[in-house]
Amino acid sequence: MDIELDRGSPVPLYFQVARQIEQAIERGELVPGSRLENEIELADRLGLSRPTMRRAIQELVSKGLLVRRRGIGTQVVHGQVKRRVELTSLHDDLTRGNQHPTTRVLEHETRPASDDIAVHLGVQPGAPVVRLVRIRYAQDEPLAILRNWLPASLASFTTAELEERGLYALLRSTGVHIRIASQRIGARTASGEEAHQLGIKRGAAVLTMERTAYGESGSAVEFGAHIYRSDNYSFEITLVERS
Amino acid sequence: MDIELDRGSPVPLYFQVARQIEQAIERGELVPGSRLENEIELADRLGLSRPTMRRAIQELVSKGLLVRRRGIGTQVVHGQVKRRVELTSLHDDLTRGNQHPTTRVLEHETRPASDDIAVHLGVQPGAPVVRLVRIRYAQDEPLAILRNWLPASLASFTTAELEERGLYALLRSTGVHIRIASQRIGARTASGEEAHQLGIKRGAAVLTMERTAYGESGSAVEFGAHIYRSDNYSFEITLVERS
DNA sequence: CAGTGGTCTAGACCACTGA
DNA sequence: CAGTGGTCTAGACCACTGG
Repeated sequence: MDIELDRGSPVPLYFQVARQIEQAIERGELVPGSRLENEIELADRLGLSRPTMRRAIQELVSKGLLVRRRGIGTQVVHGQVKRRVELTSLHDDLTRGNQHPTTRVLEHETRPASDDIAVHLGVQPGAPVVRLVRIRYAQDEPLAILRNWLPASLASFTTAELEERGLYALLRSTGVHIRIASQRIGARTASGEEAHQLGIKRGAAVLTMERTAYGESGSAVEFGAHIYRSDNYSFEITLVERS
Repeated sequence: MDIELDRGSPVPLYFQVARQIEQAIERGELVPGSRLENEIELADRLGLSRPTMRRAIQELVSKGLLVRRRGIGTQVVHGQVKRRVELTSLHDDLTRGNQHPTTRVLEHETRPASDDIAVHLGVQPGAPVVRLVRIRYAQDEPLAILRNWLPASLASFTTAELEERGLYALLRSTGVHIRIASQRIGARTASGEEAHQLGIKRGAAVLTMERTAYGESGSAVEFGAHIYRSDNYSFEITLVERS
């Protein structure tokens, strides 16, 4: 395995190393179960300090690609490399998967926060919030009903923009960056209206997801209560033991 | 905020610090939005090096409790502290929540691996695997149907032990430690038999979860295909932006 | 025993933020 | 500008694993 470093690049060294080891795994150069060189050798060979090399490896351990054991070494995990659910929006995910997402905006209006929404967003009840209801399509098939609430001060976009781009992308372009999200995933049967909007039968099972997203200062940016068709959507998650 | 360190303890210093900051947040001494001292001061005050102090803070950032910004500082995240879904078993979760889990074992037998299961476990088709079917109750209410497959060499427990303890606890006590798990969460409607076993109506929505768990050497330890009642179970997840 | 990763130190320089 | 976190170095000692 050869790794090339660009010390002039703004990309941190540990990240360059992690990325290239990850690619070696993806390309099959590092096969599942095989052992990496020990971190001291690797660090020496690349002209890095040991802490920097450790950090690169740690990146991949916490992604679930590598496993380390004291006294043994570092090994590549068996099993196909599944990508962890990152903190991304549905729109981004679909775009990346060439699913051609489109959006229809059903509601887009400012109203006073109900008690429930105020709690989720950490604002005063009655404070102005923007309520959005959208239907998201993938390859012209309805996939999800998206209901969102945001503090009105953050929702400086037009309905037309919402039809074009994802909510998170719009927030990013106005300087709002989402750092943490806490979600709850459940299931229930679809109501008649929901079934109609999603193009499924009344009583079909749907996935539900409630999410509160927090921005750079740790305050709530968005609360969402979404419904997904269960016949063409599921959530994938990778859990790694916190060492 | 005062933090006490025990340098004689086998518990790492960064962990002692992280735990005590976390407790200060839980107790409300550090309120949401408030800023921590900068890491250099904290390190000096506690007699630690800066990297060690950074690591303690980083623990809490990746748990979603703190947010850091260059040039600004470190702040406590708004919103109630929700515990992240850790890599634990359902049995452990229920025990921790005083839900008094009990288990009924419906099947417990060794058979050759089907092609499908062989792929999930990374073993040869036809290799001996143990198949388990259990119903998990919480406070005497059925909660989930648990179907699991394990390489036969790892399943050295009795049916009676399975009725008493969770699968992960049994594996731990035989020296098998789970490090990584990859799950997929979906929904569908319950079949007649499933509905009967779970005490719900036929056609009710259920949550489905498929999971492959990997052990210390990175090889598959267990594959599970579980069904949860959606009226009393949901999955909670906290996502943190990978910096 | 030799080899591995886990923890910790004491510094250094840089990039970004806000006043 | 001063203050913050982000990255990186060059060591040190320890704990655990296997033969």
